[in-house]
Amino acid sequence: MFKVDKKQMPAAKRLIKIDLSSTVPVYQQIADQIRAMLVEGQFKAGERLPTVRQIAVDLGVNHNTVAEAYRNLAEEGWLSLERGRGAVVMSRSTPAATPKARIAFANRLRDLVAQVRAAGLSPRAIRTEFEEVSESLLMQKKRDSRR
Amino acid sequence: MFKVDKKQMPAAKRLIKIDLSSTVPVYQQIADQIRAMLVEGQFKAGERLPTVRQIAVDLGVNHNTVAEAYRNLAEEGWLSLERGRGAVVMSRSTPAATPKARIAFANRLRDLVAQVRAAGLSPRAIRTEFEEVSESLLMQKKRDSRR
DNA sequence: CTTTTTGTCTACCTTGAACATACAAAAGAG
DNA sequence: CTCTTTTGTATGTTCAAGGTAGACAAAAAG
Repeated sequence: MFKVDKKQMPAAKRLIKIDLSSTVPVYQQIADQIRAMLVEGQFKAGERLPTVRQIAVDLGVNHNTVAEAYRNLAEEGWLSLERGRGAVVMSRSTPAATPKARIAFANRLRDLVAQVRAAGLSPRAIRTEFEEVSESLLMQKKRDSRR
Repeated sequence: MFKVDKKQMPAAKRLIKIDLSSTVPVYQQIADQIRAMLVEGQFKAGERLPTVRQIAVDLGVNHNTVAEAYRNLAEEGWLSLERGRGAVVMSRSTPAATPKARIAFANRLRDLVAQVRAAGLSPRAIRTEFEEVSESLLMQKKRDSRR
């Protein structure tokens, strides 16, 4: 996302990118990537996200598609939506993980690795990426506990 | 997969599991998981995979759905398909990775982590899983170089 | 009070996933 | 060699769901 709009977006964090040729629906791609930013703590509670129409124009999709992504995130408790006001980031406590969630994660991780291995990525490169993500996980932990 | 069929399947490796409620199409779920096994070297070149109809019955889907997965894997060079004969595993050299592939991997990895974080998985649990996958990557490397 | 902003709702269209069924080629039985 | 079985392929159909357009409603802005 997001055109840099002087008063609304202090620093354009990670850009949203969509792949129209993917089988993953666009609204879900959008939701996934915004969720990633939220989990990483790139937005403060109370902050306003860009409007559905702004993002829609940026990505070249219909505003309803973005609205669907927002609605999903709202259902998950990340956002508060009200017409006329926009999308506000909520403070959300993560629930306890179920054992199934962990197994599902393991499987999806293995599939992902298999796919990129098949695309030619070396084990070395994959491990490097793991380490970087692990790093950022540690950073988050620190920042969280400082609150 | 795969019912244990005495002469065809020496050891039923990893089972295929599909999630009908997922937005990811079933044929792709199947392809992803078989590809994972192929990348991990769980099948030897020349070995025959179960028939489309066997897997279809096991999973409770139409055989054409499995055939679509097989066709995808064949296009990627993993399998050789011929009617009457079945699906034979080919020896496939992985291509060189493009820079884009690595970036795409980084993004997808972050999305995945964000999703499971949101589902309550702790950073600790995530890192543990990373380490396990890293381990298995090392094992593969060893085995590959022994050839 | 009027206009603008912003999310929501309804209706529609299109795509493609999944399926049922018939077909064709290779292998196997005799 | 012929018939049957096995196995992937091709064709046509159905239906859910993603995406869109456009109207609507509530809050804010002026």
